[in-house]
Amino acid sequence: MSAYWETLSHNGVNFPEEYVPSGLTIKVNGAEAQLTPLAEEMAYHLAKKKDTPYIQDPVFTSNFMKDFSKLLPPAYRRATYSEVDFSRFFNQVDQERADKESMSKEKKKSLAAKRKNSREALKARYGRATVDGKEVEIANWMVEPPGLFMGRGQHPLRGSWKPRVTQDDVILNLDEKTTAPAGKWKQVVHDHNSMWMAKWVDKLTEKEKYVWLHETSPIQQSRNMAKYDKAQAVGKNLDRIRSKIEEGLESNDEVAAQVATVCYLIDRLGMRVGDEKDEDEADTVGASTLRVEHVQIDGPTVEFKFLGKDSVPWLKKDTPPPAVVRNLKRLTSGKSQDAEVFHHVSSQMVNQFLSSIVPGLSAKVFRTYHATATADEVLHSKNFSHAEDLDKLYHAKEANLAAAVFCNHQRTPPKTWEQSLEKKKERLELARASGSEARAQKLEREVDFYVRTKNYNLNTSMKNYIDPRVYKKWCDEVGLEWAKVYSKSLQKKFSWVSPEDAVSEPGVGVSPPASGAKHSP
DNA sequence: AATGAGACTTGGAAAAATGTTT
DNA sequence: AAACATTTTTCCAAGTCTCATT
Repeated sequence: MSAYWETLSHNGVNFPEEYVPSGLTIKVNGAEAQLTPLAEEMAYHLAKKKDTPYIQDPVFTSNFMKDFSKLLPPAYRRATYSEVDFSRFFNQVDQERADKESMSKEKKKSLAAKRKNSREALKARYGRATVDGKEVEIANWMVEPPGLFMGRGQHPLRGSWKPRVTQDDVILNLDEKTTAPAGKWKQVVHDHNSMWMAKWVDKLTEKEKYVWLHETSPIQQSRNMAKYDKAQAVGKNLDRIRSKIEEGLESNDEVAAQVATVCYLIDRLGMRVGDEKDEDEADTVGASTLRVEHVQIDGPTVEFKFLGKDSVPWLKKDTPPPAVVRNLKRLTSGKSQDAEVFHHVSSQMVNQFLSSIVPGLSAKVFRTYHATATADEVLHSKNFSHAEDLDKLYHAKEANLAAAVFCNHQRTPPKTWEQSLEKKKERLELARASGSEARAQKLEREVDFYVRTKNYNLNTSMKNYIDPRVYKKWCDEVGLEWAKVYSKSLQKKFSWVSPEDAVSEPGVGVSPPASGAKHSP
């Protein structure tokens, strides 16, 4: 492994402010109980969730109580959630909301400005690093504050207290010549082979948390470009890759056959590979970790139904080649519902197989390649030489939607979705009634798109999957500013594509990346 | 060679910012 | 200019994948 940087200096990380106790108390079975500052902080965080579904979730509240009750006077340490009266905290939160609500416009504005100012001041100190003599932004320079763990889906730890990170939890990464900022750090390292600025271990989940450079930094820029180059290599080699997979499907070697079947699902259905997960995480799966209960074979068609990353429902029907159906039948019959279909396969084996075909190829590259190819295909499915910008823009969104659907980037629609649709329909009817044909057509398309994107999240595909060069090329072809397609932050993220089009911000983020991804030592 | 810790990328929800309608 | 709707950004959880270690 070679170095990412020669010199690296920064001012460490910014820690969130201490909680200021207000002396609020609770009642346990009707009796007053005093709280330690930490217990009060926890109760306050719980109260902040008072009007959300989380607080209705018994696992959430019982996990909360597990951590909270430890801090109560001995007599109350066995208290359950329903025995505790948090109403003073709930009232406090309601009061704060009401105060905020009734604030004058001016007051709100001045408070917002003040927040922004102090944030800017902190950012000036902690938000940038000097890498190889060049100043670059740091992405997440604020340390995560303590709070209730908000795991997705049925995460076993949801509602648990995520403790505060202190300076002596944090390891800094700096060059040898830089003096570490004052105070006692857990450790200061000079790891040129790592991109992180700082890290610590989350005390609740025991997972490593990292502080990274901003996407505009040369290191991230060149890695981002390399990612899409790798995806292009899939396209160039797709026939060869697929014939290797087909060959594997027929193999008498059980391991090879299973690996190949997993690769079919990754390539053709866009599944993630699915690493093994711990007991104390949400139960989600990917291709290699599918269980019998997730696969339904009906003649030549197979239905896959499971919870994927972030507990997002994943549902696809497919009519695979006979070899795949045969393998799936063999691997699901005679097993219990909760048995793994591909009991011989690990994600490492899948990646080892893939990289034996194309060096550096791994499972996730298929999603990048196919999302990009899908968007590209939709973009070029129609001629836009004489269209309006708005038409072009919608077409760009269509391409994005197709990629998001392929990747199964689903969202929970906003609470106001239905009523918003009604309003749109009303406006459409109004336009029709008044005979304004052009406006009616516009609104019709708006309604149609609104309905089709109801359950889809269009940000992730734009940010992580579609090669920005595809949009850049298409925009140039049809004469559309690419700034209309990408938000400011995405323009900056993708400034490696065309520095001249990027939003300019003095000093930071607009220069092209260094030619090599890493320095040679 | 297999395993798991560590490093890096991807992800939806919620907050904040911006745009539109009343 | 308030109220509401939509878009963008932030947050940090949750994946993937490599490499050091045994």
